[in-house]
Amino acid sequence: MTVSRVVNGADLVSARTAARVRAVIKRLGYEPNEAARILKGHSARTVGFILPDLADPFFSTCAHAVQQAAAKHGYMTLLLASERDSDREASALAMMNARNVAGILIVPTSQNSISQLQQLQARGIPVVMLDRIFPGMQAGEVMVENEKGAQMAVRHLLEHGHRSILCVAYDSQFNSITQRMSGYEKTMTQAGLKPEFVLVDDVSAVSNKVLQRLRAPKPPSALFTLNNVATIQVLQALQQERIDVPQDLAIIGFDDFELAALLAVPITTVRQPAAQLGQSATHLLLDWIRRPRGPETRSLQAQVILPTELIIRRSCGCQPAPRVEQEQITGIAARD
Amino acid sequence: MTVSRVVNGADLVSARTAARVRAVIKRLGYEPNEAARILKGHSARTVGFILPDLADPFFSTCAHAVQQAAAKHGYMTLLLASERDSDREASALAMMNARNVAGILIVPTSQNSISQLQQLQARGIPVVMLDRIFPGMQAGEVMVENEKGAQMAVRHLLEHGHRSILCVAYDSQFNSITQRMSGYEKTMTQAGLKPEFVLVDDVSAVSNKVLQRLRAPKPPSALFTLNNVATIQVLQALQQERIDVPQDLAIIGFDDFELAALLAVPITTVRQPAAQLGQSATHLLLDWIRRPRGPETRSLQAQVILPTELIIRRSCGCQPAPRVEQEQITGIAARD
DNA sequence: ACGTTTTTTGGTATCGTTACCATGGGGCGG
DNA sequence: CCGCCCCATGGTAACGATACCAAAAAACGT
Repeated sequence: MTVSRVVNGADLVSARTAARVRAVIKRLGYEPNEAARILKGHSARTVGFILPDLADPFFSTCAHAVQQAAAKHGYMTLLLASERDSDREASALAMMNARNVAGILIVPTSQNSISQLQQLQARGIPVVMLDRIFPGMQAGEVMVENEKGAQMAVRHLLEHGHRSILCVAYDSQFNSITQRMSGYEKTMTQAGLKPEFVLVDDVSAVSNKVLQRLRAPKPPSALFTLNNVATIQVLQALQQERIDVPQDLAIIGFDDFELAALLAVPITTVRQPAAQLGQSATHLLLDWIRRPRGPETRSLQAQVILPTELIIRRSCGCQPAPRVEQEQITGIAARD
Repeated sequence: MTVSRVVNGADLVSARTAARVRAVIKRLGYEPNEAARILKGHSARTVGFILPDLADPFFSTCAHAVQQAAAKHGYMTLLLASERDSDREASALAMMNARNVAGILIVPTSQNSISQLQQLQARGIPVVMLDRIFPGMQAGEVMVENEKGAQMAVRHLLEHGHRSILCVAYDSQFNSITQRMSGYEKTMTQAGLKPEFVLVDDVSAVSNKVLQRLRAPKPPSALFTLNNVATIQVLQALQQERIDVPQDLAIIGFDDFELAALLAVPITTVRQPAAQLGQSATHLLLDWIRRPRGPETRSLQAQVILPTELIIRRSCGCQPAPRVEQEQITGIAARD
């Protein structure tokens, strides 16, 4: 009992005893058993993070930020990838449930998870959704300014004189993507132009569909790709077809990626603050966890929207500004 | 008790009772409490994975593979980044210890962790080291053919007629790097040439040191960079200095990265099988976990060495072969 | 039908931590 | 110097799953 008191903030223990206990703890290398602690009714000092894909730099950057932010408050992160699969997402949630996580961060993949998430919420486990949200779920939300970002990109292309801009998306069922689509559509319509989409759900179809469209009559003079998967797919196809960027075809991509500046044609992109996204979401979640259960829970800040930024390089047709030329790339593994 | 039996394989339960129990389980949405299970003495069906950096594509690909392999056998993965920091690594190990993980996979960062790892091993928790190993630790090891990979790279440069090749490394304290260095050194010496190194421990110093050397008398005609951090740092510096690759300077990098083929100059690299590394390590660990404790544990396969591959693109001075030109890039997020 | 074996089922204690309560010792005022 | 109160400390029970054992039920042979 006394040991327990010492371990979790020695308030009612004499300084002498506390010191003695601490010495023994050190000598024996004692580490409190998390399982017993959880069993006793407390939730684990662990937050769960479910994301679609660990290999995607956008998500892995988020994960990185989540882990750092959580660690700073003494929490571990239980990281699970759903692999964009509904069943895997379900089992990830079940596992986190069984492990009594204190809260859940999720970049959702499937609508099917809503009921599971709501069950968890009902048991007092807070949920924060990142990057994408499911309408109808009462949960924390951290998003980026998708619509505004798309607007910036399209406006930039319009300023370059482009009149037919094709919009390309992979994974178009998510609201993050539909927001970007809407930003594109509105801006085009406002300019009196006709929006045109290429939407696919299978990665491998992106480049074929785009090339098909380019060979058809009245090909577009510019492309706006809505995520980096699409951007990279398209770039590769264009390189193979020896279509010159930006002379023959201008491109702006949504979601910046490291190395975008070092490519054969440095790519102009809408940058999303991935790290900040993870950080904000974690803080939101931890706030929620710490808050005592109560009806005033509603009053908590439940939605965060982060700004996007247009990073102008060359694929849009701009001449490189000196600033851009010297852009700092810190190296893939060198964020520390 | 009967419920417990039904949940973990109903062997001694009558079919009728088992069915009845299962029905109730389903109706109540019962999920066995992992904490209690662990507390009772069983280890969690969870493996820990400690890596230096989640944002590095090499490691995140490993993590991806580890998670998939572990999930296939019903294990969760507790992922923690040490951020190349000794203290963080120590606390990561402590946390995993407290959470009774069934086994630990680690890309070690600090020698200080040896004692902690040995404590865990003494308690019957198997440890597998990936990519780097600490000599003197009796643990599973999964490595790649660093020396042979370096040899291939250097030989290739020699075949192109290069006689002064500079070797550049970041993070040179690890045996994976020293093996590459040794492969470079041996091959150079065998060819009757003098090896020359630029070694730094701080990322930001890489490009400066290399540029310094290039401006000095008798500059090298080729670079061999020992990891992708170094490769990308150097490429950026060369671009700024308008040094032409491969005319003015040839480059081969160790550790391939997605987009290497799409860069201004497609980079020739030694590819490491990152996914296979994670997979092999996980299988090794799970084999060990499943094995009943006993003296014949020694007989287990304890070391795996995976082959590397030279991916020839253009930065070495080769003309692009047709095959290379059509190299498939499946997209950053499209590994599923 | 009865005793015996075999199968199925439930009771009890335990893991390590902590909430709650009880005890003991020390300090203080009367 | 005695009694009271308060603070420090330790005892006990409980969280939920399960190993072990006991009991009950079923199956079997004679």
